[in-house]
Amino acid sequence: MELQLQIKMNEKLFLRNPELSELGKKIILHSIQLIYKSGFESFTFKKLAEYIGTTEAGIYRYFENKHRLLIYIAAWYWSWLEYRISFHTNNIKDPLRKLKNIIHLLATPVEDDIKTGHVNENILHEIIIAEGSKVYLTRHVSEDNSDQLFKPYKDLCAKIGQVILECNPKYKYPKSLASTIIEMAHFQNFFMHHLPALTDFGKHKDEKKIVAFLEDLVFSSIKKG
Amino acid sequence: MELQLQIKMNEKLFLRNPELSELGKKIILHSIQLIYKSGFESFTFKKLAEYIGTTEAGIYRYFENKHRLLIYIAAWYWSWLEYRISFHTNNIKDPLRKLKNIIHLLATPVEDDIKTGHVNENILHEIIIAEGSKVYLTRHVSEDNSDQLFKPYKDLCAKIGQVILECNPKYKYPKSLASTIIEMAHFQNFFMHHLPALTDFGKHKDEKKIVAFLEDLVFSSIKKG
DNA sequence: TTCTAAATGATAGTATTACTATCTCATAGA
DNA sequence: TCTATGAGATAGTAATACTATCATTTAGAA
Repeated sequence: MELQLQIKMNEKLFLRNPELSELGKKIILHSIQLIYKSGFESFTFKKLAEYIGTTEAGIYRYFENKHRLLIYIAAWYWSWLEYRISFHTNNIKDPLRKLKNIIHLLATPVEDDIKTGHVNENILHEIIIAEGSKVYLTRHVSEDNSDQLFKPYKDLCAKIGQVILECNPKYKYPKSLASTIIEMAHFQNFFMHHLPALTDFGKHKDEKKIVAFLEDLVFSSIKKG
Repeated sequence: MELQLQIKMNEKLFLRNPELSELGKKIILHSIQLIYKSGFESFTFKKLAEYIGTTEAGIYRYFENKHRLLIYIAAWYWSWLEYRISFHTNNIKDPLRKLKNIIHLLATPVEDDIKTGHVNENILHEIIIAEGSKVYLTRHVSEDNSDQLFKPYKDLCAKIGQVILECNPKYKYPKSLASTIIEMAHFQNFFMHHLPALTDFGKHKDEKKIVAFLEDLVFSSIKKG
């Protein structure tokens, strides 16, 4: 049995759907690689075009600009994460167990469990850690939000918030706690690797410590009393 | 009695010290205003030069590039925050009380208490909320870190971590919790205003709710037991 | 088989950005 | 009066972020 996960993306994310053509799939695959290698700031459509052997104009047929492409990549990541969470918490009764699994999925490197073809999920995870917040920290957040570009993030947050409420229906900040877990899973990872003084994980570079920190944070917060 | 706070900045942050000349002070004051108005992405030295009636080359005498200027601004903000925290927690014995004050200082708009001359602290706070993480989310974090450009942030984090340890000497993640408070004070504010679905603060736009959330988060985490 | 539309390639051009270089001028202090 | 410093003026360059146009391939419909 060979299964492939296909994620349906919001039409406003692109000018032409990159999933439906060869060049489109190349753009996604290789933009992720290039951003991973040199960072989003130094990433240009010209470099990408040279990298995959096409022209700048060719890329512009798919994406308005590089920021839209980043939003696309992030939206894909969030959708994929939500799917993985559904998959890995399915049939689990205990909401605390569910939440543990979620924290684990957010904070540890991807064990490439669910195949998605033209995307390297491990590299993608690294990109989102380093570039993820740039997706919405812009002057046009609100327009982008109206265009539903962040829906996958909001859905993910809502889903985690739901599980938090299952753990403790009286907890007052399920969504804020959910967004805190998501952001901190990424930020503490970034800090651990690049600004270790901002963490207690030292030079160990061990993601399990981040999981332990987040579990402590979350479970003491939602504990009843 | 007229007092003015002067913050000593790391020499590597600039090419020429902007505090020591008229143009320099104008650059700081007006760059903050311009970034506030249109965001860091659309901010250029050319626009800044026109805005303050000088030339592009003039600005480049003070700062290597606009990112260095942003780091300068952020470093100033972090130093200033640490000073305010010292000021407002001074002579308080109860560490829990101290921590409450710190959360309040981080998460609510500035009551312009300590004058600093050529900087508008309220606008500065807004900028850091929206642009703060761009300061270190780059490919050159590590070099910048070696140049001690983030020392004010690390000092701030260490100071808050200290207070956390005073509250509970056995708490295992004082620095990670400190960086979490700092980042979330900013992010939850940004989310509240621009992506409210990621928070539980709805359309109220009331910073006190962020304070309540952070207090709940922090105090349940460091509670002994 | 022919026709057509969609995808891609090839080339060119523009405005803006991100700088660097150089020369002049004012002025404050020694 | 000399001189260093700050700052204005001007010029120029490489890269970035696009837009426009035209030609070619190819797969499916008529």
